[in-house]
Amino acid sequence: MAPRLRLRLRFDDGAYIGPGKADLLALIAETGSISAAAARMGMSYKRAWSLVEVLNAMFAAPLVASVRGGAHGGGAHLTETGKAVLATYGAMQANADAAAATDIAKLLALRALASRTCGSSS
Amino acid sequence: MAPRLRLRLRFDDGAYIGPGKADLLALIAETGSISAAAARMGMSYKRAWSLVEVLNAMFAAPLVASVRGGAHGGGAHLTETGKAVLATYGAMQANADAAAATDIAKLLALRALASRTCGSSS
DNA sequence: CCTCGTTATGTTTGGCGGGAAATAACGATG
DNA sequence: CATCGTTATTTCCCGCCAAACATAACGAGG
Repeated sequence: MAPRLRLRLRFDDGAYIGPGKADLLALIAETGSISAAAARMGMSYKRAWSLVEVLNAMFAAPLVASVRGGAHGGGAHLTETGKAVLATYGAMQANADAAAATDIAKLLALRALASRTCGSSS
Repeated sequence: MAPRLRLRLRFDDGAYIGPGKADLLALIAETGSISAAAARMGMSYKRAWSLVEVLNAMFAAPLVASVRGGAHGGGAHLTETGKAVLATYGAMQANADAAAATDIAKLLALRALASRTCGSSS
């Protein structure tokens, strides 16, 4: 099942990183291109680029390094910082999801009662 | 410091519960009124009410029971299901936050380097 | 030097979510 | 039966985000 717990980490200055930016980072790492990653996520290039701009500005060093022009027009790849952020975000998500599993199950149960509406009243 | 990790739990049908709805539930429980809770959160009554409507529809039973008219005009309170959802969400948040603490610290460190301009690479 | 694909950036437009305000329903209480 | 404060619901309007479109810069390589 798709990852159901979505995490957004908010920093004290209002900047935040969430699933959208994390997925974008992962796709940039995979495709080596901002435009290709944007296409994969079904978003416009401009939006993807603006997210990259924000990401690059909110950490100590840029997360994405891009090259303009050249053999195939250019490309983009993750810096060491970018890889570290992506990996850490993934780990955080996994850890949080595991820790919340029982509570998620409880909430799911509170919801599931609805589907049972057949015949048996409470 | 304010809780920095925000959780949004997405169900398979697209419905979700996040910090906003959870806070609203808590304030309704505390104030006994939708309008008072809305005022506390700095949102319009209409928005609060629509959130309550969504919350009531997305679980097996309504989370908020409201009374119209009467001595003081009416009011609202959490049902047993509502209390359970609120408590479980709070527990989930606490558990997830604890589990993610070390990763959060890592990300914070990746950000803080900006202030420290420290040269030592990994 | 021309092509090509990508990054980088500006401008415009449209949709839609939310806010504000107005209104109705409601029911204990005096 | 008038009052009162809250819930419930509609309508209108505006601001903002983002999509769409347009364009420039860039640089390896044929």
